[in-house]
Amino acid sequence: MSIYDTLNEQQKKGVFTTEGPVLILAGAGSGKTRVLTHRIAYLIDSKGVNPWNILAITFTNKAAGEMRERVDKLVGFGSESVWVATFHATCVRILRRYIDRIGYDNNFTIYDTDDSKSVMKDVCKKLDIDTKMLKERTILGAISSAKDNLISPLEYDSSAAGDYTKRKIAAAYIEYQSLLKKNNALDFDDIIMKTVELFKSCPEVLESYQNRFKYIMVDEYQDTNTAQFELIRLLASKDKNLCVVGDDDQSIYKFRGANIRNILDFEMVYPEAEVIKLEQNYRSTQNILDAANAVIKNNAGRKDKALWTDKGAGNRIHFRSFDNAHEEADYIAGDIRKKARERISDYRDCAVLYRTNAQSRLLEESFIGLNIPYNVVGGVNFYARKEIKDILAYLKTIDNARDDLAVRRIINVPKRGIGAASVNRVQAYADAKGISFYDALTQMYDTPFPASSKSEQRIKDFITMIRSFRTKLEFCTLEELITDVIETTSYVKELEQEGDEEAKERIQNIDELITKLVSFEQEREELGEKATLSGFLEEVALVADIDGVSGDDNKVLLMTLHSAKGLEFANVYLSGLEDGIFPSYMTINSDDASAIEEERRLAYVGITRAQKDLTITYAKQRMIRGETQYNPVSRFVKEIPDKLLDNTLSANKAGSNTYGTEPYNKMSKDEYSAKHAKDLFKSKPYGAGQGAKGAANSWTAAADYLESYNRKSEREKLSDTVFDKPEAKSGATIVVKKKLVPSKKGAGAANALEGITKGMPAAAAALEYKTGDRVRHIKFGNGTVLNIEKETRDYKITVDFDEYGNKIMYAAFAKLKKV
DNA sequence: CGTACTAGTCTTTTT
DNA sequence: GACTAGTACG
Repeated sequence: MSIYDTLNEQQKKGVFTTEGPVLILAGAGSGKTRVLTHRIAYLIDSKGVNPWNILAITFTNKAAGEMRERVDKLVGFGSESVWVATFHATCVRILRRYIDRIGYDNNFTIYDTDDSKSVMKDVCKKLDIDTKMLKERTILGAISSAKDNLISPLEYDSSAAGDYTKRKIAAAYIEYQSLLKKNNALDFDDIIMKTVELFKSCPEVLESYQNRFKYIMVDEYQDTNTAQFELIRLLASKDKNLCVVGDDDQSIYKFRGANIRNILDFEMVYPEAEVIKLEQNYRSTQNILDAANAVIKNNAGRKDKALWTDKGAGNRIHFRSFDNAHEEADYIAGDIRKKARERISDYRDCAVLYRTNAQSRLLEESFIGLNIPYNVVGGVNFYARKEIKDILAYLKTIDNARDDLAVRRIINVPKRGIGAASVNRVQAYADAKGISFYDALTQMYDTPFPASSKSEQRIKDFITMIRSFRTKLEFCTLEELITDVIETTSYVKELEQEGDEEAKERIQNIDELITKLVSFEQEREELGEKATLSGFLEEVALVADIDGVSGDDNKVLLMTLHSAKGLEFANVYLSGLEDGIFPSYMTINSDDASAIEEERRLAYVGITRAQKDLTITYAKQRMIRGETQYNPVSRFVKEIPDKLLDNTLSANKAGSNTYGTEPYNKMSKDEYSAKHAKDLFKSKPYGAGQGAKGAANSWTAAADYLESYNRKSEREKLSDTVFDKPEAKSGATIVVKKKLVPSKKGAGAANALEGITKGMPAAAAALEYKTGDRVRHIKFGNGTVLNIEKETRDYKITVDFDEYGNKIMYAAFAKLKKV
């Protein structure tokens, strides 16, 4: 009995085909990680390959960690020498050793998206680029995709001739890159691109890695971009023992530069490649797979394959539709609680997936309401929080004096009276002399002479402080250093004085950062290495949201469909399946027909996350960015045959023609939404529970629609009716007025109006609670209403919260719920 | 120099 | 609705 006996024939082929290029097309849930880990074991145990000669590359730290763990179990001795890491971590390791050969310092810092944006701001200012016409994001996006495609600033510039915008971007790219270099910093894309550059300009470095990595494996190959492809191609070009694993149907990162051709054309690049298909799925029931297959088959130009399972048909897919997103969220939370109470599933076996991060909020409210433990993956990255970035900027300043961005970030944080004027003076000096900000600071102020002014003294103090931290770095542990930084700067002390909930949260985050630093230090010590500050900063720069997710806690997971790739759950809820949300407006209206195919692959990924039960939900009405939208059922739901659903479209109210089940094409968001708003108002007045602003926005949408179709008289009627109503002093009307008057939008949809005017006074007049009632707030929990005060725009509510004490808040924003 | 308020933007997805 | 950058004012 060997460890390979449990593999199926195709999987065995993948494991035993060790020489030459191999393409493993692995459908969802077909055991690709098993194949990769067993392959590594086989190379070491049976082929006598030195673990040192094996490289396995993944996209996320989480995937790398899991692979490492499984390899350790299978291999035993020597497995720690196998190089298992993400693309970015691999490249950073190489660059730390050799980047000085292409003109950077080996202790370079890594800039995150925020950092890149501040640099770009400086660039735009310097080059006089009007950021109203050409946004920083747009420029950064263009630069990022240039780097993904290995296009240098100069190459970009020479291809830009004649195109005004492109030339501006080219100039920005050149300046941006030279600023990064001056700061001794790399952005995310540079990490890959500079490694390729290094390999191309230093053949001896490339050769040393080619000799080391005799066997290379790449996971999630469908997500590689051109730069990553080139990196792998270079590394593998000597022995060509390259095994790539992927699924073209799960390619969902085009926006990040992933090139699906890398996997589709693998056999053209490597004609001798062995192609192995894994089509048996070990994860899901046949009904779920049939649904997934039915959806994905609508895509053209994919590698032909079909998933199958020897599991039974299983339950049909649950399809539910709701009047609004609140009801949708309540249903999902309720259903999960039911499963947990009846001991059908633990919380940890449930995941709710959605298209955009913003959709998590309503779900969270419902989960809090029912006391269900949950975790949201993603959203605001821990390391992107202000307080964390501040502390890290101190550490970066101590570690790498050339990082201007970090120094400028903290020179006056916490406030120490060094203002914009001083900063600008120093920056001007630095620019004139072509030196770093910190060097300018020391040259100007680090003199033996006593300070001639208060502000000068403050700067002198700052320099002394940084210098003492640097000394400390040499003698103390990292833990002592970070505690010293926090103490000396009084960072936490200031937060304590603020004392509010937000400040408490920030302090907790800082504590968590210290914990992370301490455990980093311990880990390194256990490995017998010295924990360096640069090492910590580097690890921190390369973490992804999904990395911190573990199945240890018994909690429901909420995340985007993108984050869910690679995971599986007994119960999966796909929420917000509406044309306009998923697929998104952007892709529906895109000129590029392949955009919708990428969304469909995302749907395929979502469906195939489910092992046992898949629930798909749809809400007729949903608030997006403070704007109410009405969308039809997602076209992807319609691609699933009725017989696989427990609640078919035609039998479902949501699917009836009243709300327009036809997917729409090339229609503006407002136009579309207004059309459906009208339908909805016709059948049902605007609900009293809806916020005033929601009503107003729906009205605006309806009005916009009518305006665009020149239905002037209807619009005027709408407007007149609103202001004729004596009770129209409600918050809603005020909001409508505000929107209406400046934009001179006159009149509108009679149908829509009827519903709105009925609903609006109700919305503002009828608070569902009164003084003395118990209410619940999403953040502060339960409390008692002490006082309600009517103001012109809204109600001012005083609540005594059980845990947080007295708070005064406005009804429209607090969204208190009676309990 | 620091603060408080306002206007504008955002969101499709992220290593 | 949330956040941020920019501005006017003390």
